[in-house]
Amino acid sequence: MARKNNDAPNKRVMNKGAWTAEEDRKLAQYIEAHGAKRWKSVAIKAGLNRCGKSCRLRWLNYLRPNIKRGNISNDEEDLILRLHKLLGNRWSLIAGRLPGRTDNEIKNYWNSHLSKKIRATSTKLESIPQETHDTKPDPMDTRQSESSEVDFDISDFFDFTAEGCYGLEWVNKFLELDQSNVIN
DNA sequence: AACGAAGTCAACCGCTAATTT
DNA sequence: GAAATTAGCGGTTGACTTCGT
Repeated sequence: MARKNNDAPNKRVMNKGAWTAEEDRKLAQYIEAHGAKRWKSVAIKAGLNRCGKSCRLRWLNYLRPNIKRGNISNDEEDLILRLHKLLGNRWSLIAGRLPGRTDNEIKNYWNSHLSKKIRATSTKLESIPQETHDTKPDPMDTRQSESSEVDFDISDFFDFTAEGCYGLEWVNKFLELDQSNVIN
């Protein structure tokens, strides 16, 4: 995993690549004591020879409390598919609806698992006569929605700034809408 | 057992938006 | 209001792992 460090020789050389347990510990301890803001100074004050960006990413994707790792459930997968249909590649928004999941994890999961699934499904659909999938679109078929194709402003419809929007209320709202579209 | 191909995922990069000075 | 700094996002890379031959 370690990447080559090819910074200019007279520049301060920052660590790159995989994080060590020691670096993780330093970062976690510092953030616990001082909070997660001003990543550049976090990096310096925590005694990490890393750029702020790298620290932020490590914290958000790995060290943050309540992170769920691996084993994406069927429910979560279904939700990702539906949200992607609605939002397109807006991974952070999708991740925001899946407590404990990170945008990076969802993006990776999409690219390595779901995109293939979808391709397989759409290949299957191509062999089916047109009118069958005109009337009842398969939720897995995102050919028409690689990027979101809804004809309204999503943020007008859903309040993404609201606290506690991890709840299922807005999801249900969307899923109801999705269902009624299928029926019509 | 050895090797190459394909899959996975942590981390980096480049860019834009938001915030601060 | 302008410039500088910081935060956050999505795309991409590349080391490691797994699988097939």
